[in-house]
Amino acid sequence: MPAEASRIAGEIDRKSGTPIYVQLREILRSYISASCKPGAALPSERDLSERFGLARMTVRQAIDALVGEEVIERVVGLGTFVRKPKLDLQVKLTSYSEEMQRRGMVPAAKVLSFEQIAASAFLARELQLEEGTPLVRFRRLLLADNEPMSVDENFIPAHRVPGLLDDAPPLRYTTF
Amino acid sequence: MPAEASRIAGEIDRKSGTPIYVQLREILRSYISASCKPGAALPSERDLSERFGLARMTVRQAIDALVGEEVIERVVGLGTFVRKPKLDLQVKLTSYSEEMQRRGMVPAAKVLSFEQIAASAFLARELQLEEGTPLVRFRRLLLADNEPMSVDENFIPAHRVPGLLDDAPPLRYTTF
DNA sequence: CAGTGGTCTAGACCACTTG
DNA sequence: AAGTGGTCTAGACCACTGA
Repeated sequence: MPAEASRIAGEIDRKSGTPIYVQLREILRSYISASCKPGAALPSERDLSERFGLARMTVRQAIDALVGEEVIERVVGLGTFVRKPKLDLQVKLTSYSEEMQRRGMVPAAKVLSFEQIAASAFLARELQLEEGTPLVRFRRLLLADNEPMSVDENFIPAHRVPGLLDDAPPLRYTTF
Repeated sequence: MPAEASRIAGEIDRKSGTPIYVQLREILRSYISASCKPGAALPSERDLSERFGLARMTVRQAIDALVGEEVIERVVGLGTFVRKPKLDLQVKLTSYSEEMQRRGMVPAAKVLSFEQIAASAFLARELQLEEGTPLVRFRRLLLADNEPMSVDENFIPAHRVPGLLDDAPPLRYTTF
């Protein structure tokens, strides 16, 4: 059962200069973090339109933003729901470099190496492959505003990226 | 000077079942990759509305998607412009796992390890640090639809992520 | 000044889900 | 059948940019 729109605190100030959908977005964000658990249903878009006196398209614009942030998700025919926050310390760091790149702060990523290797025992186990299976390894230096940010190493089963290194160089085992 | 909307090939099929904004998005994508250089201006939203016989909000929905993909960008008062593509083969692969995650295809990323180490000579050189500088290293197994996708290893100078591993464990040197 | 993207409205029809 | 999100329309006013 969806939440009652009337239970959401906050009002829209049409003279504030702040776009209405931004105001509503923050009202919803507060409501979610204060009163919602993962899986909880938000009021329907039409209920929110009525509650705040807005066009549904404007409500959708606010919701769009939160969906983009992966705070909530929409399910057709059902409603809009609060997602599980993935705010573990490690996961937070995990997305650090990705965030930087997504925000356009890393126009540069220097490729340090790019080659085909054979899966070590460790990698084979984790990737559920046979030891020695060809992997593509590439290392990158990620830059944020021209400053070295992190070094990134990535192993992908070669069969997932066909046609890329078909001039197969001799396999070497990795130390990892 | 903005491009002439009339020079854009393609038509909207209102019976196809495919959302109009998706059709227009792909028409624009083709036009951009075939006929545009970075910095080139797209026709204005109003011109596109007229050219394809659509409401401006619908045109904006198509453009929104391409802006979200960082293919184009909007500048208030000026227009919409083609961005520099970052589409090198390696970079293309580089963004593979990131793409998967962004598209929501990787709700799971298992953290294999997470620890503090000392920068090896190689890492110190690339990150412009002194050898032995504390780094945070974490390894992740990325899953796409529950299938192992790739193994990712990341090195970040510890000073960039303060307060995370302050109970500093003894430094060990990495093999890499 | 005319043109641009940014925002907003008040409707509409659709496919989809659940009772 | 009733409710949901998904899509679409045809307008509107705003702040901003350039000439």
